Formats: sequence, C-alpha cells, structure tokens
Amino acid sequence: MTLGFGDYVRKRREALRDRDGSYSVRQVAQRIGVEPSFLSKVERGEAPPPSEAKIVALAQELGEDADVLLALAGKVSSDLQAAIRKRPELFATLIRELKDMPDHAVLRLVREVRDGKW
Amino acid sequence: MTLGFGDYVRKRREALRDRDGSYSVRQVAQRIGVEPSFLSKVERGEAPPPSEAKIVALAQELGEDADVLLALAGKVSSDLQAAIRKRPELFATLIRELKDMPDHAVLRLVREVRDGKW
DNA sequence: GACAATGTGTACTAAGTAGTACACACTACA
DNA sequence: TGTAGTGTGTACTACTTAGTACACATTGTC
Repeated sequence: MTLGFGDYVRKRREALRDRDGSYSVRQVAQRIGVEPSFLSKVERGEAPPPSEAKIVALAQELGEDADVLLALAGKVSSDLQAAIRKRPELFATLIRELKDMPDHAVLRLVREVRDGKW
Repeated sequence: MTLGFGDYVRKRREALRDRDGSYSVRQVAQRIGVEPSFLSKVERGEAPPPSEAKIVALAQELGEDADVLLALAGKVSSDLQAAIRKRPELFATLIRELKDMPDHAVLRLVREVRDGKW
C-alpha cells in the first residue's frame, strides 16, 4: 500500500535534513507557520493533515508538487474546485469520461490541448 | 448577480409545487431526509447548504443536475474529487489548461473524447 | 557541565458543519 | 369550528477542523 500523508512528508523531510540541518521539525514548522508539536503529530499521523495553505507551503518547502501532496491529504486544490464550479456540467462530464482511461491517453489529451492542435 | 443556492432551490421547488402540492417544504424535506425547519432555513440562506448526500437527493427530487446544485452550494462532487486525487498531476494540468478556454472549445473536447476520435 | 537544539506528550480551544426537536401562528376546508 | 397541513422561530447538540501553548526528556557541543 502507498504511504500516507504523514509518512510521505517525514520521509521527504528527513532526506533533506541529511544534507541540510535546517530541515528539522522545528525549523520547517516555523517556516510553514505551525507549531513544531503539530507538525510532529501530523508526520506521525496522530493529527490529520493541515489546511490547504499549510500543505502548499510545505510542498514548496520540500520541493514537491503541491497537487500531489494535497491528494495524499485527501484534498483537491481550491483553484481546481473553483474552475469546476464555474462550469459544473462540462467539467463533470469530462472528468467522468476520463477517469477510467489509461494515463497515456489522458496525457496525450493534455498535450494536444496545450499544443492547440485540435 | 446569480441566485444563491437557497434562492435557486426555493424558486425551483415553488415552481413544482404550483403543479403538484406534494412539493411543500415539509414533504420535500421528509423525502430528502431532513427536518422541515432546516430546509426552510437553507432555502432562505439562514443555514448553509446541507451535505453532499442531501444535495444530491434534493437535485433528484427537483429534477436538477446534481453537479450544478453542488456548484451553487460551493462544493464539488466527491467522485470527481476522487478521480482527481488518483492522478493529481495529470488532472491538475488539464483543468488549469482548460479553465480559461471558452465553453465551446471545452465542449468540443468532451465530444471528441466521447466519440473516441482522437 | 552549561547551553542550545531536537522531537514529542498533554491539555486546551475557537470556529465551522450538519443538523434535530419542538413550538408557534396562519390558512384551507369539510 | 375543529383539524390537517403550511412555513418558520428558538434552542440546542455532537462532531470535525485546525490548530496553540507549554512542559518534558534527550542529544549534541564548547
């Protein structure tokens, strides 16, 4: 099974700390704006993942993709949600259509949209 | 400005009630599984919109699109969120790419995906 | 051996979510 | 004129979210 949010963060933070002592629980906590004890609990799964804003700051801090970290926390970025809410029928249909398709198919679509060749 | 969730529901329910007396606050509330006073407050914006499950039931009851009603309530269906969380990078990229494109462009894409001609 | 920094345990809290329970006043109608 | 149904006001509650504040024992270092 895949790592939970806490395990993932801890692993990543410890890897960085091995090269750079400033990645202690305390210092990272301070940089993202929470109490050290709270970050500690989050990493050990004793507290649920923090708010979206803190997760985004944490992703930045750890050099990770914010959407991936949010996903591990069971969340979806609020800007994506806002985009869906603006055109619910369109996006709901599209996402349900794509959700069972293989990665490569979705990826090809993303690229085609980006290259504007459709 | 657009109608809020409550106003929208009230308008729709009252339109139905004009043809069919069984669309009273009390009876609709009972069918979707909440107290009448709660539905009344929701319709008047005195209480925040109910949970996703109740909104879906309400959409069914009113013959409305559940995703649209959820959007008016500031929510996104949990099955869509789950699909995004499974492949966060892919879907985040796609949605951000599409969010500023005109409806007709997104619609064409939806149709192309459905028709499998890509 | 003092001092700093580390990770963690305990206790607490303010705000939001998602409602229930019941009483009240009004209208329709038989 | 009673009684059935309507919408709404008031009071309350259990659960979750998103943390803070502070004390504690351990480890490193000068």
